Formats: sequence, structure tokens, C-alpha cells
Amino acid sequence: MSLPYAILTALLEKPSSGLELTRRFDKSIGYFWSATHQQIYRELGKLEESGAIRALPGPTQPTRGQRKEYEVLPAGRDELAAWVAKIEDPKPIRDALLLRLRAAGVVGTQGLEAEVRRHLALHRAQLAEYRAIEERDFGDGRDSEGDRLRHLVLRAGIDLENFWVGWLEAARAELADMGTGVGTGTGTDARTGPDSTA
Amino acid sequence: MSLPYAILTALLEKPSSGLELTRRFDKSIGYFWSATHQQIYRELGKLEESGAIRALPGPTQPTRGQRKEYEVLPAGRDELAAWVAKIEDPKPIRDALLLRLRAAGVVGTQGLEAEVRRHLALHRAQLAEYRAIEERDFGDGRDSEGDRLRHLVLRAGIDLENFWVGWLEAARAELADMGTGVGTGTGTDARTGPDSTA
DNA sequence: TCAGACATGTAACGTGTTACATGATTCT
DNA sequence: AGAATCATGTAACACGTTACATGTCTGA
Repeated sequence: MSLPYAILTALLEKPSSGLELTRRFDKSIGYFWSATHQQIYRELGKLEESGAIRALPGPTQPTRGQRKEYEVLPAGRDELAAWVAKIEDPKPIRDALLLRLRAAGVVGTQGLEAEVRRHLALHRAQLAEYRAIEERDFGDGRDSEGDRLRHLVLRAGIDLENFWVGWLEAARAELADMGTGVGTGTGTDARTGPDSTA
Repeated sequence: MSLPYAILTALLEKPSSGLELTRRFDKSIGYFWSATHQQIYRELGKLEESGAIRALPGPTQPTRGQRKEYEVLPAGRDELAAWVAKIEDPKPIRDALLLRLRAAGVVGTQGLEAEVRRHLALHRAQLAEYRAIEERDFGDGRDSEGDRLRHLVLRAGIDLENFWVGWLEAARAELADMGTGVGTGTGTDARTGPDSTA
């Protein structure tokens, strides 16, 4: 639902070929909406057909193995602007690790602490990376409107990673506290109590 | 990838029919891994075929329109326990609103502030709901291992919503600050500067 | 008996993922 | 000419979403 708009944004920032886009999605925009090259090519095809973008005229168009650069057309820009203002509810959280914690409440925490530790390290690394980018790109004084918005987005990334680091530390402490978590779940099985806990 | 495990967890907590599961996914587990009834029936079919769960013997099995309750078999419990300990990297952030902020840096912020306000209200409401659940289910002293883990998961939900509320307030302030954001993007278009900003 | 709720299921489609196929360009 | 890299593309499948179809049970 959002991928075409991510691509339009990227192309407006700088006209690119499919492979270039793919590389740019590995950092930058991809931090918040990742995509593989297959998705990108598929979507570029649709966008071109719908008249939102067009391929820049190259020497020839045999289209296989040949680099093909795209730029956004006015129609594409309009669609993007409309999407920015569109009413669209936030999606609920969808996180496998939280689910695993919950499952551990039923089948036991065996092996979970190691995973929590691993995730903690990964999130710390991501946090450091974001902070480095912030330092590099927004280290000094204020900048243009576009820059302020990009900084705001980066702040969201930083704060989110920050949340994970904090929460994972608490989770690790809790798991350590619960002993080595041997056995198949200490809690009363098949409990009949309230289920609405979250 | 995670849905079957979400279902196994739910069934271990309490054997249920497909529709009951669907209702329980609208709260509880669904706060962290939502699913529609079609997904659930599809997955129940697969799980039954693979021997992870079985239908409790009812009066008859004409299987259409007839309530069918499932319970987890030992094989299913083992699979779930294995999944809890499995090495599986966290998925990168995937959030449309962040993408829209980024797009606004290119095509202008027209209409965005209203959306930000709307999301802010939604996140505040969700936060209040989580806090109410926490008060109700974990208001008093300490509890069993399973309860402690569920509380931890709920804390993640609360902290996440808390993050969103804070960030959205900052975003709203920034957008207000930028003026009414008329026009098609104040920033320099087609900028050639660094793209790695996030 | 009819309406409404309960309950399970099909069909079709869009998006995301993985594996593989093919052609062009550059360097040795 | 061969290998490596650049570049675009196909195919198949898993998962999620939407719309619709079908059957059962309960109470007015």
C-alpha cells in the first residue's frame, strides 16, 4: 500500500534506476520501509504504466540488462501529495518477539534469554548507527524545511530503538530473575481467568 | 510466519473454536499480532493436518456451520517451545506515517498536520486502554511466572504508545511551526546532497 | 417460520519473499 | 575469451485482506 509512494519520494529526491533505488532502500528510506529489488522493479513497471513516472530517454530501449533511469511526472507528484494528507489509521503493533514472550508464559522460557540478549545487541547497534547519522547530517544548526522533516523521522527511529533497548534490558532482567526457566511452564496451565491481559 | 504460533499460544491458554479465537484476537494476543477469521480458519486447517492440534470430538462432524473446538497436541506444544528459543532477527520498522513525513519534505506538508493530530488522539486512546488493563490485571502485588511475562508484554505496548504520543506531539509542533505549509514543498527540489539521512 | 446471531468456509487479489534466469559492461 | 559486476527481469509461493457463500441454532 505504501511502497509506490516510497518509490515516488525516492525518485523525487533523485531520479534513479531500479538498482540504484534498491541500494538506496538499503539505507535511507529503507530504514522505515524496506523493499527487495523484485518488489521495486514490479512497482516501477506499474508506476510507469499508470503514467506516474517515465523512463528517461536512453540511447536505445532493448530493456534487458540495460540501465533504465526513471523520473517522476506531475501526475505522480500529485498522487504523492494526496497520499500525504490521506486519512489512514495506524497499523497495530506486529512483533514476533512480544509474541514469543507471551508464548513463553505458557511453554516455558527455555532459550529465550539468549534471544533477548541477541536482540538487545542488534538494537544497540542500530541505535548507534542512527545517532551517527544524526551527528553527521544534523550535527550543526538549523536547516531547510525538508531537512527538519527528515530529522524528525530520524528522531522517531532513534526513540524507537531507545525504547527497545530499555525494554529488552527489563525483559532480560526479568528472565534472569525467573531462574533458568527449566520445565514446561510454571504457570497454572489451562487457566480460566481473564484473558484480556494483552 | 508467526500466526500459527500465536494460535497455538491462544489455544494452550484456552481451547477454543475458530470464532472464539477470532474474538480473542480482537483483544489480548491480537494487540501484538492481529488476524482476521479467514486467516485463522486457514491456519487451523493447516495445524490440524500437520498434527499440531486436533478437533475435540463433538456430537457429529458435518463440519459446516457446526462449532468445532480445537486443542493443542504435544507435537504442537513442542513446536511452540522450539519457536520461543529460535534465532530470528527483529524486523525493521515499517511505518507509513514516517514515510509520509518524509514525503512531505519533498511535496509539502499540506494536510499532514490534521493527520498527525488524528493519530495522536488514536494513540492516546490506545495508551489509556492499555493502562486500564494494567490497572485491572496487574494493579495489586506480584503474580505467577506467566503473569509476569504477560505484564512485561503489556509494558511494551504501553511504552510504545507512550513513544508515539511524545513523538507525534513533537511532530505536530514542528508542523505548526513551519507555517501552514502551503505550496508544493519549500525545500530545494532535486537536491544533490547526501541521501543517507534516514 | 422468519430474523438474527452464530459459525465455518471459498474465492480472488495485493503485497512480500525466495530462487532463479538473462543480458550488458568492464577488466584482466 | 573468461570472470566479475552491473542491471533487469520471471516464476512460484507465503501471507494478509476483502468480499462473499453456506449452514446451524435460538428466540420472537
